Amino acid sequence: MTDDRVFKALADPTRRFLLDLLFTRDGRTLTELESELEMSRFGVMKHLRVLEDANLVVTRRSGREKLHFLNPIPIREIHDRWIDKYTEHHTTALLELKAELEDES
Amino acid sequence: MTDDRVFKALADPTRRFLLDLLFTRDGRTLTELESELEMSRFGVMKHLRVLEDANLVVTRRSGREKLHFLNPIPIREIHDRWIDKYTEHHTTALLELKAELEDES
DNA sequence: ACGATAGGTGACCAAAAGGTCACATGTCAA
DNA sequence: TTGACATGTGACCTTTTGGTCACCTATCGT
Repeated sequence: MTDDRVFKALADPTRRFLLDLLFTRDGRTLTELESELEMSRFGVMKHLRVLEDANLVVTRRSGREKLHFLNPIPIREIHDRWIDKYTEHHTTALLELKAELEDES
Repeated sequence: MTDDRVFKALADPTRRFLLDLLFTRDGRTLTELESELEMSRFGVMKHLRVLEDANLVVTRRSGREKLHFLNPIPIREIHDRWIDKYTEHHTTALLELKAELEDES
């Protein structure tokens, strides 16, 4: 599966936090992102590499700095894959599920 | 984070396949799901447990059988959390990202 | 009652993932 | 041109995860 890297990348809370950081303001460098985390530079670098391989983050070199930008497209694709399918299914399983959930609460 | 289990549950391809199976037709038993996978019953059971802990699957006992139902609500919540944020951000970062991506292709 | 069937638990092992460090390259600025 | 800075790589360790198995409980049909 090609989206396997996207799901694996989203599975780690540190990486989701990095995406949140880049959401508020992207174009940040590794050192700037590192300063927001209680982790060594190498740990942050590994996480950014995973995000980049999943295409959730795109980068651009600027001199000795590497700028990181958020790429929401893979998340959109997840949305299109799962949610649309589920909403199409709305009439069959979801109604049964509602009953299930209401029993629990 | 409360959604950590959801992301971790979605990270495994076998579990995503189980969700796909339950999407096409839910209310299936463990043994029925096991027959669709090249894996022991115990492996499938562990995966279903992870999905159930993440609330992506809800279950109901019926005699000696346990029926499994798909619950799309956590995926909707992911959608609401990420995609809406990104679309709000559409005017700032996304336009820069488009330029980035077009450079690469 | 009893064999077959459906599901559950705990120990256990191998593989993958998270994290750090020593070291190394390239770039800026005085 | 030299020292400080920004990033990169590979080895290495620890923890988590994926998977199997021996064994167990509960339920169905006859």
